[in-house]
Amino acid sequence: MADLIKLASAQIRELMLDSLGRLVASGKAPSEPLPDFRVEIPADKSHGDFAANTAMVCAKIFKSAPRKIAEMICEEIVLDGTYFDRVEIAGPGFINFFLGRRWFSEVVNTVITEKDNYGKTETGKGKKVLVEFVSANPTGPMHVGNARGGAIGDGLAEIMSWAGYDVQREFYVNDAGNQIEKFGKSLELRFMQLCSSDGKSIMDKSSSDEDICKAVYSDEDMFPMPEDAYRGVDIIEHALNYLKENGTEVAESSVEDRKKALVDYALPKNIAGLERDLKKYRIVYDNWFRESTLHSSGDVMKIVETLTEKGYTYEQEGAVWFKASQFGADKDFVLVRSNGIPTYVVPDIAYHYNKLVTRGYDKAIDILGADHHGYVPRLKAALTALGVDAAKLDVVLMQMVRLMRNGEVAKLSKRSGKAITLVTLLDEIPIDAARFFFNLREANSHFEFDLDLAVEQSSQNPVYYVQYAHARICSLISNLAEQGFTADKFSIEELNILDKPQEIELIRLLAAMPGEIDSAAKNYDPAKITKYSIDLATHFHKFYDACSVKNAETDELKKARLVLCMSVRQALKNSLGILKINCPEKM
RNA sequence: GCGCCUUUAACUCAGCUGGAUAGAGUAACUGCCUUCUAAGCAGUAAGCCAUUGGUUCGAGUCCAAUAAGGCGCGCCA
Repeated sequence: MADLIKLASAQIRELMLDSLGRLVASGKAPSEPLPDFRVEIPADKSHGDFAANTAMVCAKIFKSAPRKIAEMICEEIVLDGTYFDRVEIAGPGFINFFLGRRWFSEVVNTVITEKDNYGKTETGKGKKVLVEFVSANPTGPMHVGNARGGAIGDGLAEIMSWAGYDVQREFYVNDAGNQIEKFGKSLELRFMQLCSSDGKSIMDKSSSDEDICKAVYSDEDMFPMPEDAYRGVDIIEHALNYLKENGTEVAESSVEDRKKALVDYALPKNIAGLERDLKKYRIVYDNWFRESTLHSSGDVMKIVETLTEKGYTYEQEGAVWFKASQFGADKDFVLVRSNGIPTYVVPDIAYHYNKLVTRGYDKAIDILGADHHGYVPRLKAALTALGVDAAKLDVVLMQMVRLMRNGEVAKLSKRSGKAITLVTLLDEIPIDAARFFFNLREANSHFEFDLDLAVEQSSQNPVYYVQYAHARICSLISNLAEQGFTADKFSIEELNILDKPQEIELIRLLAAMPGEIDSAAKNYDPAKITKYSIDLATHFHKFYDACSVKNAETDELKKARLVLCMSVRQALKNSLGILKINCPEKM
């Protein structure tokens, strides 16, 4: 798990502290506590591989010009035994360091030896993280927002795992509460519609189930549905299937019994459907956590009781309110309605309490749509009131996905039944493209999804660009192998021959992978990895064009370049693997 | 009215905790296949980083105000 960039910059830090120490000891520098300086990678390569701003931040204390301080420091620097072979003072007083050849060879060697583990770090070692994402209502199909959440959540979970965290993926199943009530009501209505004389005549006339559903769905006058009902075709399908399997017997029972029978029939099917569809999207959860378990265990009501015991609730107009404004939220909110039924927030509080306290996760990460942002401070306020460190809950807010068709906005409408679902989306565009595309931008940016472009499998889609780089390397390696040329064994010294700018840049980028993983994990931003893979592909293509492997001037160079190609293939495979995107060997 | 997010090239977006001359991809234009995959590469052109103040050695980056757009603010979830 070596991070050569980290190692090199740690060396610089040490060199700086040593030099400053000697300056202080010899009385050339004041013995005051030194300000913190930074070692960074300059954008312009002529400024060296690393730069330290030590001299600049010391200007005040030294009461001297940064460049003068830099000269004093540089006189004390001893580079022997480090990765560097040159130091330079430049600009306003930067101290620039230039890497020696050995570092580059070690990078390539590290990628090869660490193989499928190259890029992993130990940043999160010993920390348990729970990533909850999608958590779509089991009352209907998943929409495009869920598709984005799925790609981001799954990518993030994988990244956290690569950064050394102990990660679990979880889907919170809302199998209780008001939306299930509405689900039952809608199913019941559709069922009774089918049992009515109009429904029966449609069933007699129609040849297929699809026709029946369409006819019932489109006949708004004959089968009016209340405003708040779920109006998707899938509801009719469930009712129809129930009817076919169980007959009309339940029509004679009470409305409540009918609702229960239909929910018990349809809900497991829906949940299984979610699992199946997400699996197709290459998402497999460690745990499907059911909201209903929080109700049956009494955890939900215990939240209200505990908050009340602590004196954080009050009654108003028959409802129980939580004094959220005392804990940083914008306003108080209702926990228990005047009808005695808790609002949706209470099970959510219980759920997060369960994550952080009962199950003891160090971090709970939720991927939520940005329309939930107002709810986050409330949830955190409740956790704080319960004595839980609310900072352990991090929420990644996703801005809305805007679907574009023919240059116009195609509005999402879950209830109209006309929404583009996750499933239909994946029928239209390759899964590789979807997963890559949804991770192209950070979660917090408004996302414009051009359906026409995504549907058309054109080379404009950057995922092809990256996959193409991988396929090119594979074909190159196998071509050479056919000629009996391989590089299964090599020494680090043999790689020192790589010194073309394109080779150097490529290696620099290989070295950056562990840092990219850490950065993506820290910022909860999987888009950094897609960008990294594009960057890697770009630099490989440049190298490919400028440096022939097959026709290298010498066999030594040919071998070194082949090793470089092998390491790039590995890094590409690892970064696309994090996003669960395939690496074709031929295209 | 209050709160959150966004505003960088014609379009879609990067720019990590402030650092040296602002970066990609599309689209436009010009070149490069008798040589490892041209789904590629090289080059040209394109920007008052929304506006105005402030903080400091130094601001696209931090702070304040303004403008435009998106989203929230329910005894819905």
